[in-house]
Amino acid sequence: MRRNRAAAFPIGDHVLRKLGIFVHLDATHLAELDRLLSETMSVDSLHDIVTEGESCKHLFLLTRGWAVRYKLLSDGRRQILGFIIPGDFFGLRATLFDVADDTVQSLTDCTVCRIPGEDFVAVLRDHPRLGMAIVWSIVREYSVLAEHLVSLGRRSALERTAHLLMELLNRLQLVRLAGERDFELPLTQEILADALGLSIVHVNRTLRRLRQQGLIRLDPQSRWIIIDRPDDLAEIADFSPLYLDQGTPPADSLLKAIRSQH
Amino acid sequence: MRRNRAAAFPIGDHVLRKLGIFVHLDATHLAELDRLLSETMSVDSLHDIVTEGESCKHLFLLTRGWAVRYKLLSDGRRQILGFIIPGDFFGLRATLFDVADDTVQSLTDCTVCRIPGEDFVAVLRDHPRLGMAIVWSIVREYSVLAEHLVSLGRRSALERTAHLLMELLNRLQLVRLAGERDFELPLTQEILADALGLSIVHVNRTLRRLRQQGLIRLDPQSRWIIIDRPDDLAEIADFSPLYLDQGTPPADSLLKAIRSQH
DNA sequence: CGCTGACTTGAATCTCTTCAAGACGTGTGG
DNA sequence: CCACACGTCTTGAAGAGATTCAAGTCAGCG
Repeated sequence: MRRNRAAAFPIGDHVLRKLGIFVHLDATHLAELDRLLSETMSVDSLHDIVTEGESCKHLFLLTRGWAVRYKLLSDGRRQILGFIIPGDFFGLRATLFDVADDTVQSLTDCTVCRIPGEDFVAVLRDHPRLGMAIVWSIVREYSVLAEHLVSLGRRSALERTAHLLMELLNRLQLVRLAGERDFELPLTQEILADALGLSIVHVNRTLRRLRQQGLIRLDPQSRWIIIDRPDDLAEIADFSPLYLDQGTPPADSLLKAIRSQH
Repeated sequence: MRRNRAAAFPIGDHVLRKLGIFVHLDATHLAELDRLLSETMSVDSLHDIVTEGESCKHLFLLTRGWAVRYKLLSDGRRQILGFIIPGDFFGLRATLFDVADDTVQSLTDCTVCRIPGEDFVAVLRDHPRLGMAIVWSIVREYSVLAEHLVSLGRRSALERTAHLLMELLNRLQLVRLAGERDFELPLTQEILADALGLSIVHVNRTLRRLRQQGLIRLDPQSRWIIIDRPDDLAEIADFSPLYLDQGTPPADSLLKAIRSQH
């Protein structure tokens, strides 16, 4: 891990765009965010950033690259809980409890901002709107996890795979890392298998079915995916983007109550 | 739903016991908790308390009975996300976003306390220790969900079933609703199937295997379960109670930072 | 040029589901 | 009080879906 003090504003438009959906952020908030995110780090691929069972006193924001959150069984089986993409925070629960209950690993070269836990609490106190925007971003993760659980419990391999691809398309579009129907997908079939609760072989066959039905095109070399018929893919997956909450503002009454703390 | 103002303190020892693990609660906190939980409701079984897609401005605390949190696919398949037992809060995300993303349904006759969202925010402001105890209780739910996801993705039917039974044993023991190795389990095999991502028939066969191996005894009439060999059951399930965080205090530094808001 | 990691495919096997039918206990109306 | 319906549990048999094992392809890289 290489660390460096950032001279320029360390994050791209995408994070601002994402937080801005939740509440309007003014110049004061931007300045505060700038200060909060001043410590950036580069992380090589396949590095553990947070390790299950270890202490962690920082909240992180991923600004470049992909990471996964996963848990291991004692015999080595792995289940990926979710993918972390630019604009996503991680490490809050670990910070609250002083111990992580899952491992976060980089899949590609990444850039992350590290926010000391105390600083985050201070932001919640001094800039409640900004703090709430960050909390919103984190709480949404729960919904993604719940939908993932539904996939593993009640969707077939085909439906499940289709659902994951639609989820990623939607989440990546929010931070402008996906076009109308294509994006970079830096995942091996092994990683997909660990996320989907399937064997590698079956992921391979499932992707082939999606390909043969003309729903998607994949280039394993460039790691690029084109979703030719997103509507059909969504129908197979029983996918509805509502759970991603990508446009929902918080309850007015709550915002007011929070603001009055100030 | 029948509503009534509670004359006496509405909650049993179990909730206090659970919150008290997190931080020491003094007389002021207890009085405040008493005020906060003054509105209790009785709910018949099989009632929706929170409905997916509908607005909800209240945080709830279950004090008696069992409930489930679930999601439906459009063709009627159901996945249960988790079980709610006495001492568990629910409805926070719905309150934050003003819309629920899953349904909470009572499985038995229940008693719940309803906390207006604004009151909860006020508690966070005026009694941060108590507020944090409640937040801790809610955040823990994320870990339970994650472990459930691991079960569905990477554990066999036998392992998964064993894991759920061990989880319930541990959680119920915390609120004194389970003995050393037995508790009331008011769940049909259909409900277990929807939680475990299995068919009813296979749940039946799986429970039979656990019974035949002398690991558990079940009485379908009285809805009582005896776990004869919890250690062996835990080994089959690769169960470690750590993720339930039933004894972990919060990070000191954070508590201090939170207290300084006051 | 041969190694490595990732992708691909076939065949055998196993897990879990589906369909179908029967048993048991409980509650209900004739 | 009995007959009947209903919900739940139970079991067998057939079949679909996913895994495992094994082998082979392909691109990138030292």
